[in-house]
Amino acid sequence: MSNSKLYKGSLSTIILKLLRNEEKMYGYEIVQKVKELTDAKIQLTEGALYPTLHSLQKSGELDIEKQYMGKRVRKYYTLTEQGLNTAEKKVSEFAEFIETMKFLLDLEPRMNNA
Amino acid sequence: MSNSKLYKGSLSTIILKLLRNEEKMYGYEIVQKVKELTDAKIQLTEGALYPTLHSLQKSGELDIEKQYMGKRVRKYYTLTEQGLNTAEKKVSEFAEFIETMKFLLDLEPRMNNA
DNA sequence: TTTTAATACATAACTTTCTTATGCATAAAG
DNA sequence: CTTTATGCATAAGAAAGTTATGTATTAAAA
Repeated sequence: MSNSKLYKGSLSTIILKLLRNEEKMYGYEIVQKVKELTDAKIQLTEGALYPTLHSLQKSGELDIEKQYMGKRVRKYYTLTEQGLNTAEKKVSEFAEFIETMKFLLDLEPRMNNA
Repeated sequence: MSNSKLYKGSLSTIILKLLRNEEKMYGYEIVQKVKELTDAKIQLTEGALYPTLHSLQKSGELDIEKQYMGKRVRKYYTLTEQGLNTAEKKVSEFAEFIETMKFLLDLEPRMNNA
């Protein structure tokens, strides 16, 4: 039933990029934001999102900070300095991949001659 | 040692697209062609390529035709009619994914308002 | 002419990275 | 009250790659 077609490998890039813009987000918010920004073309699944957030935190890309809204908890994530570097790197790697694929798939007239 | 960073899900799209251009290719040739076209930025692994070719053939996207060069065999693949449709579909899906991601990752100024 | 590199296929084991299916709990809305 | 939204989480499985091998033929190089 999922219509997302999220190419595998792009999720952590998306998360890191959003956190570079927003400074501080919690999981559920990320899902909503991506849905909103992409006109629901990309709908993150929580089953992928939460484990990815955990592993990004464990590997030092993200810091976590709990906030209690009454009894309900929100876990806000922020980029570490390492996470900021990784974000830049991943985004530019993805950009290069896109350019390569655009050429390979004839999606635009050739422009870039190395 | 692999520097490829092939986002998962894109391999079959690449194969089908190449076969839409070239009419007829064999596995090893596909690897070389992709390497050449992308300045070695994308290097397909045979461990992924051959099983994918087999599964595309089994699902009716590709026809196969053996050709013997002396004693060495080459397995030429061609698109079926179904494969041609799938190729178009996959390429345009990928194109849409690219546009969505470019916006999400701030890779270009916004232009498309739905 | 023997050794190495290139050509050409293949598969098994493993890893990464998602999806699907659940589950729990609180809060708001109907 | 019962449904919907918010907010987290994890387990099981599928998908799609990488890595590591393996075999065999042919061309090039030493």
